[in-house]
Amino acid sequence: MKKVTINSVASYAGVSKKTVSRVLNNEPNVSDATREKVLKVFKELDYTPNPIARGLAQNRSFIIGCLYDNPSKSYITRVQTGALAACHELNYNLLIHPCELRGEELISNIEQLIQTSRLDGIVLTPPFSDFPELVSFLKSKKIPYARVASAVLEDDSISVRSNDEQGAFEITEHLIKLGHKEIAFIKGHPDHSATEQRFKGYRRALASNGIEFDERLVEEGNFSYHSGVDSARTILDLNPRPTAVFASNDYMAAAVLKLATQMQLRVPDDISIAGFDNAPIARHIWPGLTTIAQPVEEMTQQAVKQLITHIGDPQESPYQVTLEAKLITRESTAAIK
Amino acid sequence: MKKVTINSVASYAGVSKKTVSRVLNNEPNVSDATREKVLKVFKELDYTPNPIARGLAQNRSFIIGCLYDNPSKSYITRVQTGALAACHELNYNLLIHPCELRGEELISNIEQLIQTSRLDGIVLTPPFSDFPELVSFLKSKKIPYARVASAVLEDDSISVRSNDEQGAFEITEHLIKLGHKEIAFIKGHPDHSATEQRFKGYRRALASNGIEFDERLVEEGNFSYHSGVDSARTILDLNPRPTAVFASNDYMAAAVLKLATQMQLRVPDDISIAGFDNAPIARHIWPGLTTIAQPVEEMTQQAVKQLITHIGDPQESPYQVTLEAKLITRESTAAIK
DNA sequence: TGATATTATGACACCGGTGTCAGATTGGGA
DNA sequence: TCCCAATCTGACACCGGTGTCATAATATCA
Repeated sequence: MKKVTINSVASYAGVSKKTVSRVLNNEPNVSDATREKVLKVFKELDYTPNPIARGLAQNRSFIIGCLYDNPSKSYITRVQTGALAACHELNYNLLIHPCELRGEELISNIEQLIQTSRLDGIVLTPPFSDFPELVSFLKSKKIPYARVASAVLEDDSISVRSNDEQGAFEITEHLIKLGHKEIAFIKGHPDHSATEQRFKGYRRALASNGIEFDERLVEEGNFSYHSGVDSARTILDLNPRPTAVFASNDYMAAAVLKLATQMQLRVPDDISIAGFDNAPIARHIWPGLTTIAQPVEEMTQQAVKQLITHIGDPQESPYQVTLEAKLITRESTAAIK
Repeated sequence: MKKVTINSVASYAGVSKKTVSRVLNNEPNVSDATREKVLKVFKELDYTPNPIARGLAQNRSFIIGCLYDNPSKSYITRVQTGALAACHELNYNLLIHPCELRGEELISNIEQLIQTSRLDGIVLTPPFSDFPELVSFLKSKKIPYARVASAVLEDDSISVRSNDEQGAFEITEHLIKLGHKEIAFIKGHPDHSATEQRFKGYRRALASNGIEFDERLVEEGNFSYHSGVDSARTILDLNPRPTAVFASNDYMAAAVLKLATQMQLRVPDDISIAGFDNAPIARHIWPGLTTIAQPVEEMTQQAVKQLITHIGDPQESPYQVTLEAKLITRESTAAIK
């Protein structure tokens, strides 16, 4: 199996390699006859251009970096799926880079990543999407970036999100419509902007239904299953016990469910439980969790597509979209008895 | 911020770029004085060699591809974690490539991946690790590869595994020691070699404890939660009902637990349940699942390290390791009453 | 038909490294 | 002190593409 390079194609087709390059890149100023001749040789020789050589010549790597620091494996894989779909479509590669938001030297870690791997752009997923130090660092270094699920929509950056506040509003209202008035809330990790958004939605639903907000019903979690257990312990020991619990994600909701079950409480008869994210666990436990589904793959795919487009054509103005989140009702919530 | 290339370093240090290259690659035949002088300039100019240029010159990409087709997100992220650790250490990049084993044109899909991304090597994770068509294709194309968690140890390939058969043996014996004699078994996906291994371990434990194997207690699953539900339905309806169920992975075990709970069975009082893999769900449900923990990150890391070493020095003989799996007992199994 | 505008094509340098090989320098032994 | 081997070093081509620019071919118009 001999190597097929642009030179072999050129000599085989009887044209210069520059012309071959033109055909490769769909450049104008190639006659139809020549173009077809070259395309035929591509097929005959089964030619695939070498992205490394191309990268060297154009000073690009065709690699997008994807940053995440997220306890949810399913969220991560969904992000990856969306990012890969976009990369695949546009002939880019994806470099995944898990790292810690609060780890030491985050910025220099990222800087080194960019230096050594020569990334063409970066996708920021929560909690990085709204981390000001990182965003302004990328901006100052003029590294193209896109933000997934960020709360703040800046004017000048690519950002694709779904409406966390609205989702939280809807699920809270769902509980209220079922007759619940004492609805406990477990917050997420303070570094994630979604935490604040979901809390806002919860409060707005209470307010718009004339239910007074009760601070004692709010617990601080951090999105981890473990933090859910701690919060659940406090909430379930309250007297009177709330009739419903809305946890900011499904892992914490699963923890509430576990503890409730251990305490011989029947869900949803004795207490309703709602989560957020529609993680696999939401349907792997019994009863299944009522939750909010976000289009994570779709968000990431759009963000990466925009990012790559922007890299290829920087004056293209960045765009910002908000996608819909959707209420999914399962067995863990029911009308109050 | 000006670009720092090997040329800038060379002229700044007053040597030829070839000498700089020698220092970069730790080649011999550079005097200590020269070497230090160049190293100092590296620091001063904050020079990072361009992997793309290096790749072009050496006809390498410094990219390892990681193939997977696995329903378990946690398994995937663990694989990625291990692979990334190895890549990071050896200055390689990781290209993740989810794809379907039984998808159409798998081979040509992989071939295209290798062609277009110029992978230097491939890590195969289950179920690819033991997929003969793919392995022999890679061998014929002389693409270096390493296999993670494969059942078959060929002589001439890198392979790191853990002992599935032994793990299944131990967990079955654990149930037997608790007094169980009717132990149902749910098989995994037939494409995964682990499926056969775990079944073997189950049967060996029965045999070595003088318990007759009963075919009616065996159900065909496919590692998915959903298949677990189906298998559980059949098993739990058996009369007499088995006193324990050993599912080939934790998702299926969780499904058994869910159905048992729905049927008002108490776990472990009425029935014991065991899983395999120690997936997060094993401790996210109540009662927590007794299961087998495998060193997935460690396996993958070792495999990738070996692979990269082999790429750099092909006559280095490939090595094969089997790591230990470990029994983890939680609340889902108990002595028979 | 000739002059000019437009399109098509190729020669050549270049991207930032590495491989080859020749020549310069150093060191050790006679 | 001289010679030869061992050690250093650099010139130059090359990896496989792309950018620039000059020139060749063709089209347009008067």
